[in-house]
Amino acid sequence: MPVPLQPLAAFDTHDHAQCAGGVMARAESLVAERGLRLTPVRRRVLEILLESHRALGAYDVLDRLVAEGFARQPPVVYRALDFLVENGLAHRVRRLNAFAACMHPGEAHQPAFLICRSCNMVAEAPAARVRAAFEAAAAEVGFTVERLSLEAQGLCPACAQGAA
Amino acid sequence: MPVPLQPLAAFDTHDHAQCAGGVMARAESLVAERGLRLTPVRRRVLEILLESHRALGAYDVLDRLVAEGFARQPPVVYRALDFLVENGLAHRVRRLNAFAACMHPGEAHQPAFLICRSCNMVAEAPAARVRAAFEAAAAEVGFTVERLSLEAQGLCPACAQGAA
DNA sequence: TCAGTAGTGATATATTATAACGTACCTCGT
DNA sequence: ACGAGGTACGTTATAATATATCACTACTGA
Repeated sequence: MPVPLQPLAAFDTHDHAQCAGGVMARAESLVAERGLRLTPVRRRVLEILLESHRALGAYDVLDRLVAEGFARQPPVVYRALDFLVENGLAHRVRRLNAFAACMHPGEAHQPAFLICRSCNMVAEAPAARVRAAFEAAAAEVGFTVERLSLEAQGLCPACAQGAA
Repeated sequence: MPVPLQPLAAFDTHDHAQCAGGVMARAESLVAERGLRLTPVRRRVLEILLESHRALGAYDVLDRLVAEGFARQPPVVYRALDFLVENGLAHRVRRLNAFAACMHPGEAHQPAFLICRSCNMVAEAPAARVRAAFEAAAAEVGFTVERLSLEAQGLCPACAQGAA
């Protein structure tokens, strides 16, 4: 029985080991279901991304891998990140040129991101209505939407509190 | 009397010289009003962006400048682009790591972009409702939105037609 | 006239991302 | 067992995007 998902756990204090562990477990079963291979590098990259609710640059991840004995080879980390993104286990945050673990893999979603400019936390917000509004706007001019990037930069509740 | 703005001129056939000229004229008066300086490099960069409804990489713009006798200095083009973006005369398209002229400078708007993956055209769609939906979603979790990136990749009407 | 500010010129370098090619290993059909 | 085809990885090199820094110029306003 999977741990129930807290929406927006990122911005709430929570048992992060349990949070990350739950996501990892779900990632494992997804990969198994689909006949994909969560190889050591891929698994390790996902674990690294899951350590915090922050987006990491590819080279930040690479540095971590190097510290663990892997060779410093950008293609290795980019391939792992591409795999994770393509299979919905991680997201690319374009505004930051960075990557974040997906906190609810398996649920179909191209989320909207909330990026705190103060603490750098990244949360996935439910984007169904934003998507719908965007697609309506696009449809009005005959544009067919295939992929969306929806990213907001601002202040998370805690940092807004602190700033005020 | 300014040329009336066609929403989404990008995807319609139109008199582009008039379209670009009108935007340029509006840019000029905006800059004058605000006491900013549209220096030669800045003006030229804006003109280059206005030549098509496509986003250009900083180095694409730089290549154009070099062809016209400027030295190949990335900072020059980035400074010009930063100026244009900060003052609402151009937009940064994060998905493409590229820049596009703003087609209605002066009107307060952080637009939503429609990027055709086939012909590479970029249009600015009215984003008021998308913004509102996004901000509502953010507000629900206490997040304060400061800046939004709203970008869709897909097919413009003409390319969708061709593909079908 | 002189200090302050904004802009540019120039060199160097940082950061992010991919091309290209070879090797290892798995797996499936025979 | 064996080889064909596929997937992933190892490795080198390089492409593409972006910024730091410092010197110099030109305008701006007291």
